[in-house]
Amino acid sequence: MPELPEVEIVRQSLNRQVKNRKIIKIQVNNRNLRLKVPKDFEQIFKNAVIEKIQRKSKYLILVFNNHLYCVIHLGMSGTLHFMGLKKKITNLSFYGSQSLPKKHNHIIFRFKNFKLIYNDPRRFGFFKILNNKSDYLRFFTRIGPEAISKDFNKKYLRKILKNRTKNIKNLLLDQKLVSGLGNIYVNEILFQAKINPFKKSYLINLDENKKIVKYSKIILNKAIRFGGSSIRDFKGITGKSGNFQSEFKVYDRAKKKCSRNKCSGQIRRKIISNRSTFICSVCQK
DNA sequence: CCGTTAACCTGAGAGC
DNA sequence: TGCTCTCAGGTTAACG
Repeated sequence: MPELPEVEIVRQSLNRQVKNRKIIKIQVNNRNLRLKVPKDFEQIFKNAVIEKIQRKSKYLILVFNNHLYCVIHLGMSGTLHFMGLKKKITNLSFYGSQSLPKKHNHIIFRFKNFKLIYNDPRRFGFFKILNNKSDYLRFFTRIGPEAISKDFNKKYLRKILKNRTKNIKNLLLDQKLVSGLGNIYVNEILFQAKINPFKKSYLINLDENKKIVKYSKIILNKAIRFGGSSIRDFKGITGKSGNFQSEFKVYDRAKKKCSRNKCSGQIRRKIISNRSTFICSVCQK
């Protein structure tokens, strides 16, 4: 489901709801997520207090008072839901006044006055425990600089594009090189930068290089301001939908007219590495 | 080292 | 109503 902006919206919601709260009990209904939920997961976090909630690219990190970290990745379909213990607090739930999904509620965190529930139909998400700061740092060495950070700049991008033969779209999706981008936002960034997603990385010129950096930041930050993108059923943890989907210029716009002023092109859907790729062949060269 | 592909899963929606 | 097919905000092991 989520790319950097959606994960950031979830982080903000968690920060409002569970910061400085104690987990009273954990119930694991299904350990078979992308990584197996450890047998002692329930015991380790019982009575632990969540000191803060961080985000790094698409990962959420719960920082606990017992110096442990819990890294959460939502995969494609992972969602977190609030649920009051009594029905009168159901307005805190993910679906507003409605009830939780019936299936795939894999992990339930019980707090004093509410529950936090992890739902994930496809089970591509995971929960990973990191025991100390050094494990934490080691875990994130696999992740490149965040696309919205200062470390992702012209000079850095130039360096990673040079001598690489793979296409620019796959390169930007490679989390080891630059992190936080996913299929939607890469499509949007390359459209704004007027670059064909099939273009070989080493052929990206200096002007295009600059535009990729510029639009990465503009688009991600705007998406955060809009509350993320709500395609299908993504909502923030308190039930509000994001609105950035109405700002899409190419993603999911196959056969529609190019949204760029004065461009007569039509958006086409093509496949790159098994993923939908949307291109205006007139303005993306 | 690099780049590509298949695989991991379930559910929604389209077409017949 | 139901079958079959395609597709989905991600990642990574395995292969050449």
